Amino acid sequence: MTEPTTPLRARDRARAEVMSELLAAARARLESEGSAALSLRAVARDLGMASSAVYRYVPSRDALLTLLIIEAYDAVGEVAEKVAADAHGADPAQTWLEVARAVRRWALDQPYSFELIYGTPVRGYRAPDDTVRSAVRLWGVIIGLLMAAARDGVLDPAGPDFDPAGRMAPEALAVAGFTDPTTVPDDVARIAIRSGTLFTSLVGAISVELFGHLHHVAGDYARFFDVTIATSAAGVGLRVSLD
Amino acid sequence: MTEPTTPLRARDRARAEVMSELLAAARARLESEGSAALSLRAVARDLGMASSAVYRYVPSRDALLTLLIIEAYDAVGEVAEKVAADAHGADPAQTWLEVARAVRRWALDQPYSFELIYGTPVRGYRAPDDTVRSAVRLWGVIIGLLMAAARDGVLDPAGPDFDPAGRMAPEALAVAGFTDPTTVPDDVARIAIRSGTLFTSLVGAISVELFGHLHHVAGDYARFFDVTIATSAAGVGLRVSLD
DNA sequence: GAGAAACGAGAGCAGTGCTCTCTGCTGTGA
DNA sequence: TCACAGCAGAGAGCACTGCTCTCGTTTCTC
Repeated sequence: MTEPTTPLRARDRARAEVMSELLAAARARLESEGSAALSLRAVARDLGMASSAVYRYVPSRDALLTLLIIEAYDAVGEVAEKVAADAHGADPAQTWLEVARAVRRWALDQPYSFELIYGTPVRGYRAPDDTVRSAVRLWGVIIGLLMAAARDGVLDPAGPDFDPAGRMAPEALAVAGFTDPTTVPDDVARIAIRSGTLFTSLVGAISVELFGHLHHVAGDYARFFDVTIATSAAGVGLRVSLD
Repeated sequence: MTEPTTPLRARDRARAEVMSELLAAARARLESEGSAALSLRAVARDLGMASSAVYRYVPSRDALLTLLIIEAYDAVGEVAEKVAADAHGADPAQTWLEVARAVRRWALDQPYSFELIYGTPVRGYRAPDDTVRSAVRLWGVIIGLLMAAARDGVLDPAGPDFDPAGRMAPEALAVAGFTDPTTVPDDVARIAIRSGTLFTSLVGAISVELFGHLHHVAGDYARFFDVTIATSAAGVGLRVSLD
């Protein structure tokens, strides 16, 4: 009803609507068949339009995939953030286990979305800045938990660290709230390093399970996952107890 | 010169030769452009033959990829086995670091081969038994190192383990030399579990780096890798010292 | 040497990403 | 109010893909 300088005219509304239908159809095809089989023409057919018309909305197939990538990053980020937020005040170590479990559950529920972001990168895809902002949300949760653990005195200060501040990218420190690398206290920088290890073990554990590398090795995947998470957590000084 | 019951006639020799040229061409295209861009027709062109003729040697594109997958598994396995063998008697923990570094180097040198085996699985690919035998070689090295560590008394027996024997797949135990699951001593089964964590952290650390997830986070990738490996090793009771 | 088996080439089918052109429709400024 | 610019969509077409089928030719086997 309000009329701003750039109002939403009928055409713009129609365009936005088609765009969201397009994304929904693409998402559906992604979830059911995987990114490799996601064809722009098939999505166009689902929408009942000519394939050439899709190019009015999306410059290329890779661009469409990029949109789905951002969606996926936001989805995992949201899952992790929600679990962390719901655990108000609980032991950060146990919260980390819950976060990790939730991310694993998300990945098992939509394996193709997980693959899209943490599997083999899409050919010709170069992360645009929009992606980075969404991609980094999971990191943010991990860093937050480690900082809480340090604050609570639950984080074992010893561990295989190394001169950290100088080797962390400014973006990573910015996630933790430090815009000027030189002002970062040593313990915070150490936390950033440890967050990398936790992130790696999380992504690694899910990848290895999802991509079939445990097929002839582990029996109980969920338990194996828990043990892996607990082990890497112990490595960075977080004591996670299982059952 | 010897003439077995099934001698290598001229045709068979030609066939074997074409087959190896085919594989070589496919490998070259894989290394330069990645598996997604590997086209059977392009390989056929490289060999100067009609695309349809390639189907006399390989039933499908996926089958060709499967052959490359086996090659890649054997390549990493060989790298790991060589490093482990060359470290005769050295501290198993340090040897593990060397093995991990060598695998990382291999992955950075031929990223597309690494992707092929540890990235998103090829669509429509279901691991045939030939693959399993090659895929499990890296696991074998890890288990060997852990057993050596246990023998030398270097392996911290404590750690986040769980009732192991019942939950390990028979194939995994077979790698460690135990064909009958019921005869597996508890400590060996524990080792198998820990090998999973080491394997996961190795694959995870390389994936995360290779697939660009450290791009805005870590500065010194090699150092980050070492720290991750050392951390997860510490988690399973192996003390790795860096420099 | 005759018949069978294997080999290679070519045409062809269905599918893909993407471009170009043409036709309507919509929103805008005179 | 009306002509004009810009946009959405459709269709044809190009170059590419995996894969199949057919048709000669070569090679091995009996």
